[in-house]
Amino acid sequence: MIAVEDVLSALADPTRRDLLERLSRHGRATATTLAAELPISRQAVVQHLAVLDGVGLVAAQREGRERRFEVRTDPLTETARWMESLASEWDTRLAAIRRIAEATGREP
Amino acid sequence: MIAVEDVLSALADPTRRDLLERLSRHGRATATTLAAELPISRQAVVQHLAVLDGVGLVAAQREGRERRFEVRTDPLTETARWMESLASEWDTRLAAIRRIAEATGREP
DNA sequence: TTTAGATGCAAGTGACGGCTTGCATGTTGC
DNA sequence: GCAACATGCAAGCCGTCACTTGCATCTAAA
Repeated sequence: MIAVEDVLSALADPTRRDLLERLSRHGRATATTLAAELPISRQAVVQHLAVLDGVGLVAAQREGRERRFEVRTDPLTETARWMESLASEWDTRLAAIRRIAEATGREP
Repeated sequence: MIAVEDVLSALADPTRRDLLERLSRHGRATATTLAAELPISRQAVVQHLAVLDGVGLVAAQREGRERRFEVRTDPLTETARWMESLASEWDTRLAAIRRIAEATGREP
């Protein structure tokens, strides 16, 4: 199961979104390769990838002496669904409250 | 227009999600009221509400000496759609890359 | 007008997050 | 084995963020 809350904070960082975007283009890439096309150090990229891996947004696989990452979209769609259900839930709640307010008379 | 990126960081904070949840139940509430049922100060709540207001997740209206907030779901659904389109975009990209890889021969 | 309740404004503290640097460890190919 | 390249590990710097506290301001109602 994916922790939707953690996906949100993982996506909140612009550099991590950039990394995901680049990964989606490359298909698969190493931290070193990604760092080469960014203004930050390799270690910074490694740490970001660790966060993304932690929430399942990327997956790594060893290939000889290198470690390749690729994007996983499942957490994205799952989080999107979570947000939609939240929105509809709140909408129905608000509708109910407004209905009661009109029946009772305006709020003080 | 809503800045989807900012909605993400606004939602990344647990306390802000809690506030939204409570607001969706109350319908409308003041910062003081919300602070009363939370373990943090009123000012902390005010600052969180300011962030949420900044991204359109809540809206405020004056009523005499108090200021009532209510939830707005538009940024939520919009962000959800954004995430879904991202996911499908990445999926098609990855599919294309895999197709090419199989046609060309496995990657080195 | 007076006073209590609800906000608004500001400066300050503490912790966490993003980045860096330096060095150790593996792995490939000559 | 050895040199070169890709990682892994760890400590430290620094800014931002969540939260607090103290005080000024404003509004409602007696």
